[in-house]
Amino acid sequence: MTVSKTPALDLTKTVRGSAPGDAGEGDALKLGELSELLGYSLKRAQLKVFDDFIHCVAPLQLTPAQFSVLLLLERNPGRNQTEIASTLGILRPNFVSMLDGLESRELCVRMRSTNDRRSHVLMLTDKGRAILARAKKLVATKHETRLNELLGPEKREALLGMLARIARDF
Amino acid sequence: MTVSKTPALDLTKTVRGSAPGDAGEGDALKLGELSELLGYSLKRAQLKVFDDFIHCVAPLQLTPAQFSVLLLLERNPGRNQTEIASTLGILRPNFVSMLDGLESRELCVRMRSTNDRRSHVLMLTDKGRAILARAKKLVATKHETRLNELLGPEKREALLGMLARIARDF
DNA sequence: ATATATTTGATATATCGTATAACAATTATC
DNA sequence: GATAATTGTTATACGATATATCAAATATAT
Repeated sequence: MTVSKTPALDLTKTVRGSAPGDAGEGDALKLGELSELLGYSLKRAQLKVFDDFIHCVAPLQLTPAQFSVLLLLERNPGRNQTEIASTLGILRPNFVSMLDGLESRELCVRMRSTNDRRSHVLMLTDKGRAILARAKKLVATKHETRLNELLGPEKREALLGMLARIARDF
Repeated sequence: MTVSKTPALDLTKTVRGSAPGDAGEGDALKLGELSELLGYSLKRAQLKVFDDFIHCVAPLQLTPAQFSVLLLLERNPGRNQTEIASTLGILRPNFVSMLDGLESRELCVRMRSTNDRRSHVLMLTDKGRAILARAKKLVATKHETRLNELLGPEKREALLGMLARIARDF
């Protein structure tokens, strides 16, 4: 209803392949104001970066989320599931199956806390530490290196700062 | 297995609340190298930005994805579903239900093309144009304004450029 | 000390975004 | 004119995300 702008007229090939002086209506679509939408570029960039991350760390079969868990466990040993999950923005129910996966691969362990027997103390295993070390190398040499080649170290750092700023204060 | 690092010892409260000279093991977890991971900050920032977008444009009930479709339809009238979807990185099967939603709200219409009777020519309705105009205003005055307050116009533009660069060339 | 409330990990479940395969109708190619 | 390719669609599956609920354990209040 009320389509306006040349109502009952098919514009497909008629208008598109027509007047060449009409501001170049080539074949590629115009993003227009979409290019100025931060959220749009943000998401597309995030997908690309995650994609590259997964590709770089593929030999270790670690997703970005799993990698972040291992990193956090290494830096904060002895914390419980609630603490780790909430720090990463993961809901506790969803963190259970995630831990199941990591623990079944013997990358980390849950140990009932003696202080509070409700909670599970989380620790990396030696195997987990080893895999994490290898993952860090892959990320550093393959993943982050590519970023530096694209942006340069200073711009890369500036980008990181702004993103952290948004994630924190927005 | 092989947990190492103080094997059979519960570190929960024992170690945590202990030595105050031990480099401040407060209560907050340390992100550590996570702060240097671009993908991590990228995703958290993206979630925040999307969240704010949804909040700002809530009176119009438009998701970021729907907004991007309307924007693209406005700038590129008369295109078919495959073209619009692929430009936005949406798979054609998933775009069907998305269009169903927009069309049922009479924000756009599908018209069988007379040139190629397989394809649907997509057009914004007047109602769709009106909603889009209001959405743009909300995004500009509420959403993007907040970004400018947080980063400043020049840094905001620099950020946008780097993200677009990553989305394109990475 | 006992009753009540809170916390923790877990299960079940629902929703959404995303991915692939397959189909009928139509068009393009050989 | 036979075969291949494209378009929109359906069905379906998987993962990420969200809420409600539960038993066990702990904390709090009376």
